[in-house]
Amino acid sequence: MKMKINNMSPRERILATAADLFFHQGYRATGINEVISRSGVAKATFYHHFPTKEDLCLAYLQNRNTSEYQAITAFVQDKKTPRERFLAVMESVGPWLEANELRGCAFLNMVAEVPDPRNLLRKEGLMHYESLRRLIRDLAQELIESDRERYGQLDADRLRDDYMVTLGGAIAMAEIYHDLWPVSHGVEMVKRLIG
Amino acid sequence: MKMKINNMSPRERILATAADLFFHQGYRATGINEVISRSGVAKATFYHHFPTKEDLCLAYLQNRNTSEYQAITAFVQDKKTPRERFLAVMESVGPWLEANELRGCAFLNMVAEVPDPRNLLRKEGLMHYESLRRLIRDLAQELIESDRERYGQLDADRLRDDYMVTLGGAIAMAEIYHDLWPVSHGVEMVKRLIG
DNA sequence: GTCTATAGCTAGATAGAC
DNA sequence: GTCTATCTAGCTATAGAC
Repeated sequence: MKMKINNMSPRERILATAADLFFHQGYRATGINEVISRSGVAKATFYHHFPTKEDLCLAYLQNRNTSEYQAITAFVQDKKTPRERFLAVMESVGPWLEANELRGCAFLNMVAEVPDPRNLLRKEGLMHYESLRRLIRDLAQELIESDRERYGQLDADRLRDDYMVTLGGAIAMAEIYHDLWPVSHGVEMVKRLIG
Repeated sequence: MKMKINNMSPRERILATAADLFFHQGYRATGINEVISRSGVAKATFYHHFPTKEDLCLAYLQNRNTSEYQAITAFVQDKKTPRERFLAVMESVGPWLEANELRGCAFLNMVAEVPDPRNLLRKEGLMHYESLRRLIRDLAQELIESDRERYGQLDADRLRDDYMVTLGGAIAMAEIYHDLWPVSHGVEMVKRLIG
């Protein structure tokens, strides 16, 4: 998405630029100097806001975590029935990947670049998927309670973890294949999970 | 795994060192100079064998593609029944990830570092998953034909793609969580796929 | 906040002598 | 094949004047 670099504060310009470059080029492939020159701030201004590259990256991931979660919950809450809401998470993946030029998941990509599990950048990815996992668990619970006759035999925890593996696989395979077939297939799989 | 750097040819030493560093640190995080010093070859020797860093990485990925495919087919063919062989691919993931310190899949990690879909390094990852996909399709077909009464209603193509999404999700989520729960869950999912 | 200048290091890659 | 020396470019980060 194109940003209006004008009338943004220096900090916002830096973050918008970094978000674009880190996501599309990768974290290590992106130099601080490129972020600085493209965001149109002075070097000292940059280091005033973000003492290290990792600080900048962490802020980027936190922003993305918030915005993606808000987008997905908004998408879900637009649906009318518990069943539609349950399916909505998986159904949001295709349009979301297309909007990102099939670059995949920012958090999965970051984890691939940061091997150390104790690293803060990785923890942001963990939090991202944990919040999705909680959301899916809630939607599963809502679905089951909405129609005991139809969904009473389902288990919310199992459904949640089935969903997470399917969701992660659809995203990861779409990145490998640079194609949406795994996502379409993932939607079918999630539908079959609830009959 | 620890390598015996002795009595290996310079080219082999370079490749063994690069495989270790690229996999555990990442491609961009690893410098040519580190590969050179740790493999104990002269700089000119290195560039004699691998004109660019990308050439070295491609050779690493090709080696890995071959060795991983051989390992998994050996694991599969050790099993006695079509059903065990079908499940074996997914069941091999846990031990394999543990042996790799839960660093995940080299090809998924590489794709995360190389955004351009036309890049040769990415294509090696695509070939890796395509060969797995063919293997799984064959095992699904063998399973169905082995017991028409029990598995006759299953579709080999659908089963294959269900399997691929489940497999990819188990690996990707295990990397995010740095934990094997998604893999154990993936095994259960694959078992449920065939009843 | 801005600007320039630059430190100190490492990157990938080459050259020349042996 | 080995050795050292070196190139250019880029990196993260800092300093000092305004």
